[in-house]
Amino acid sequence: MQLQQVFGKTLRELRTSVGLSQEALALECGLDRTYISLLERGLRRPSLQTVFILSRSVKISPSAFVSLVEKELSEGSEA
Amino acid sequence: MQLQQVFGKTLRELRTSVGLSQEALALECGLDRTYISLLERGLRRPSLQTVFILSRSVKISPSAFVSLVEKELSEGSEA
DNA sequence: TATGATTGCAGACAATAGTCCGTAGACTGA
DNA sequence: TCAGTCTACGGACTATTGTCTGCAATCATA
Repeated sequence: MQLQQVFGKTLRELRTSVGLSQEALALECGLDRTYISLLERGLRRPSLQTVFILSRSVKISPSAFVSLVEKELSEGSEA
Repeated sequence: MQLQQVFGKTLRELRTSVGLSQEALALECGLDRTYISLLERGLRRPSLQTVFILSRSVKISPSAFVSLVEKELSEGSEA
């Protein structure tokens, strides 16, 4: 699994856990709704800036967000 | 201080601490030499992908890298 | 059936990440 | 003084992020 796919999956989990729709999240962080959709489907790689912005809205620190992605990546790559 | 500036400063510290020149780092992670320079001077905002790639070469986990940036950002914004 | 809320998706687009070329200045050691 | 290393910096360029608009599909509920 690629980085952007893991990121997307993680973002979706965080977003739903905080009870926001894609559109609500987009509004909160000033991003486009369709872009959130692209991110969650693993079709875009966010900038670090975007990760920081998204983190605020899903109530997690950027480093914790990245840590989740990191773990999922290493788990997925296990033999 | 903006995110990209803090990121650049942190990257420079990590790079020098691991004893690499900008060019050596660039070679190691398959990025352009001038781009490393741009990043360190806070003139570019890396993608998350790029942060992951850089992290490997400076011997730190991506989340730890981001955590450093995060701390420096919050310290700088203290009243 | 209809209506609203949510998401997928496509295409065109503006903005910026990242590359590649070259030059110049500062510094160190032979 | 000279050569080598390192970094700043410029311009032109390609690749990708992120925006905007609109339409279709699904699901829940009235």
